[in-house]
Amino acid sequence: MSVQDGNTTQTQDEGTGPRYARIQKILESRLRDGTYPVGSLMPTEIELAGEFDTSRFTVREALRHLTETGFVERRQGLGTRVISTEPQMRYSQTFDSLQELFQVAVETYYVVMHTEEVVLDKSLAEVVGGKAGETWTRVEGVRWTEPGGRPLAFIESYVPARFAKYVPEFQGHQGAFFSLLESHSAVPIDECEQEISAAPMPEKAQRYLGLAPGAIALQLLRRYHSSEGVVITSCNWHPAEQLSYKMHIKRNRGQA
Amino acid sequence: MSVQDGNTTQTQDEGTGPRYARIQKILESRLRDGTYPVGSLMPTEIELAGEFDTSRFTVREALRHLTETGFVERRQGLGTRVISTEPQMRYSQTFDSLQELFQVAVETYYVVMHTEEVVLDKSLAEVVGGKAGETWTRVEGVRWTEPGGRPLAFIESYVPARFAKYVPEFQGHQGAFFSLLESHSAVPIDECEQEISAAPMPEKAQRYLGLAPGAIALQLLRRYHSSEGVVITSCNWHPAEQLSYKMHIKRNRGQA
DNA sequence: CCAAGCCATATGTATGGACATACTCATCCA
DNA sequence: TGGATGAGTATGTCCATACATATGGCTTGG
Repeated sequence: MSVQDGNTTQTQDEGTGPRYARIQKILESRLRDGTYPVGSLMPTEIELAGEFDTSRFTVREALRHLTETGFVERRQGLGTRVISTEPQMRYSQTFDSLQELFQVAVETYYVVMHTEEVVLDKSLAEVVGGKAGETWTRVEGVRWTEPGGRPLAFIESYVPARFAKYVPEFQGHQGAFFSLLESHSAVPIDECEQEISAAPMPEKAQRYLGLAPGAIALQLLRRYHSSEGVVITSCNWHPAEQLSYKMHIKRNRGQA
Repeated sequence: MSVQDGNTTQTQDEGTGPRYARIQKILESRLRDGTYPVGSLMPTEIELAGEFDTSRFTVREALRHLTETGFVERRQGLGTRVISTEPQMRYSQTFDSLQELFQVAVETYYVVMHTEEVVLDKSLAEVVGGKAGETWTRVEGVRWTEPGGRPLAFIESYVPARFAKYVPEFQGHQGAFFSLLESHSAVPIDECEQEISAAPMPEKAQRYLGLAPGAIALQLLRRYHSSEGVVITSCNWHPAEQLSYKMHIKRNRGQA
């Protein structure tokens, strides 16, 4: 592929496409085969420009692409450090909002059935993302298509003490609670975990949703995090025949 | 924010950070408020360089970021066309492989219990991603932790005719079928749909997995696509108490 | 021995310039 | 009237240069 002549690697007369792309490919091969080991510093921009007999601009273009694909990180004053022998992003699923991600219909209506304070034991702390001994507010209720419409789900929400004062706003709220609480918070929700499982529908939920005994639920447990900790954890119980969770994943371009 | 003086917008003495970032923010505001309507061409690089009294390089850096965030697309000879008033990527979940996405343990063992050809009716065609009247191969079996270990799931796979000849390789296969079929295909799997739901475990599956009557399943229906169409569709029935599906989503940087 | 300051180094930002390539539109010819 | 060609335009590639800023290591002083 590349012709090593002394310390100069020729790229001008080989292959097609822009020169920076050709240099990028050569460097990527070296990263993959361990010539530049993970954790080490690559040759400097100036050194590479000398090796490839090209301008620093061209080398920087090649390195920028390697940075974007996750092979290296670059620090002013330090150099270009290898962080992986493989590109970091292969498949992705992207969303404009968490509402879209969670396939939440925004025009719904929430009825609070019961509110209480709970002291977390070890196992509940693990579920909600708090610490044992902490006091959280537990809110249970039913989300409806609209006032007087059909019940959609039985929901148990767990709210940490710092947001407890906003719980009265849940009643009648249209849309997702996490965005309600986010609007009261100085920092945005920047991370979320969801866990999907199948389970028998709890008896209380069967009664609230008007289901026959033995009903099955698709359970969606979600923890919403900001940099200040968990904002809210909610456990949604959906009747099995009324909800399925759909995902559509694409492979990234540029990894052909 | 910006001071319009004739046709020159000053950025040198305002705010902090690199100049290209400041220009990017100004341009982003204009995109969001419709100054540059979707579908239209923005001012040229040279025009913007004139307006901001800066070099073409600096303008290009600002435009590159706008391109990466999805506001515009740039074509040589044509210009910079507005494609959205909003950034295109807000939340994402990324994976290095589909195996990671689907939380598939690779050291599992598949036993084929039954294979048959089926002619798709309308409703089955919709499920598997084929066309009514087409003949597909249906393979049912059980995936085990290891030979002689525990059963993990009952799996129904539907394979289009062009891959039917590879079905005999399913028996005893460790790992995912889609990667087996991908290795026989000229083009990669580049897209996948998954649908998660809760349902009663089918009777045959209950028997294969040694479950008591009335068992509940988490059902995972997956369609794998390449540019040449569906590669395989598989329907996995997991005992509810043995599997939950976990997701971890982060908000993109740069959209603070 | 530890902390602070200085210096060398490497990437980040930015300018000005030149040429290549892709794209569209207008004009001309069959 | 339709197709082909050429000219004008705008982004893509690449160069040389200069200065700014971040980083780490070494030296000096307390």
